[in-house]
Amino acid sequence: MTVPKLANAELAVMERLWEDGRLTARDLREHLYPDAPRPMHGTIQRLLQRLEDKGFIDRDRDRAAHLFTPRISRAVYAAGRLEALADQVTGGSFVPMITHLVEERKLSDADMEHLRRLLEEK
Amino acid sequence: MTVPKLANAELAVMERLWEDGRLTARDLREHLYPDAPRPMHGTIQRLLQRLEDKGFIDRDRDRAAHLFTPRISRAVYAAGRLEALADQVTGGSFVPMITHLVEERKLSDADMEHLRRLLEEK
DNA sequence: GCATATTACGACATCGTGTCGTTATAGTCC
DNA sequence: GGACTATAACGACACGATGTCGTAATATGC
Repeated sequence: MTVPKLANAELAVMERLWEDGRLTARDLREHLYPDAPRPMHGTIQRLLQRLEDKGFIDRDRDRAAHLFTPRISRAVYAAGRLEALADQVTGGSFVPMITHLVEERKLSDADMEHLRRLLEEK
Repeated sequence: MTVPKLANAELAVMERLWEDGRLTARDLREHLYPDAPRPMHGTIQRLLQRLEDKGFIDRDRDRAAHLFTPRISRAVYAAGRLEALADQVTGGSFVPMITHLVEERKLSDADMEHLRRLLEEK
C-alpha cells in the first residue's frame, strides 16, 4: 500500500497541519483538545510519532519543541486512498465508481464542468 | 455512513457473490477455503450473518441450505466508499483527487476517453 | 428416529488505535 | 551548577472490530 490509511485521531492531526502548514506539538494540542480534562501531552506525541513512522510528516528537531510539517498533501492522500480503493474493489480501475457517481448525479454541475475541462486539456 | 466498510474476509465473500450471483454457504466455503485444515463452517456463517446485518446480502431461507445473493453491487459499494472518502478528506468533493490522478497520469488512455464520453453525454 | 448437514450464536485471540504514565532530555532562571 | 519547567520518547493498557472456533439448535434424508 503506497499511502497508508490514517486513523481518525491521526487524520485530525493532519487536518490541522494541512491547514496551518507548520505547528508544534503544543499548537496541535491546543487546537485539537482545547479543554481536555487531562494534559494530552503523551497522546499528541504518540500520534506525531506514528505519523512520522508512516511518512506523513516531517519533524524539524532544531529546537527543543519540534516543528511538524505535512510531507503528504491532502490531495495526494485522497488520491492515494482512492487508488487503494480501486485496487481493492474494481481491479484498479476508476471508471466503474465514477460512472456510478455520474449516473446517480452525485457530482455537482460545477464538478462536472471542472472535470470536463480537466479531461479536455490532457 | 451510507455504505459501511467491508473487512477483508467480508470482502472476499462479496467477491464470490459478485462473481457468481447466488451461492450457498457451502459453495462459499469450498471457494474461499479450498483446503483448510479445519471445517470453517462457523466462520462462513458468521461472516454471512454480519454481511446480512450490514445489509450487503439477501438470504433466501426457503431451503435448508440458505441461498445468498448480493444486495449491493460492486459499483455501488465502490462509489459509496469513494463518497465516504471524499466526505472524510476533501469536504465531499471528488475534484481534488481526480485532478491529482489525471496529473499524475494514473488513468489509462482508455479510462480517460471513457470518462470524457461519459461527461459529454450527461 | 437416527445420522448428517446446516444454522445460530456465544466466546476468544488478535490487531489497530487512542490514551495514559513514566522516564529521559533540553532549555531557563537564579 | 542546581532547581524548575517544558518537551520528547516510549512502554503499557483499554477498547472495538474482526476472524476464528466450539457448541447447541434446527432441519433433511433415509
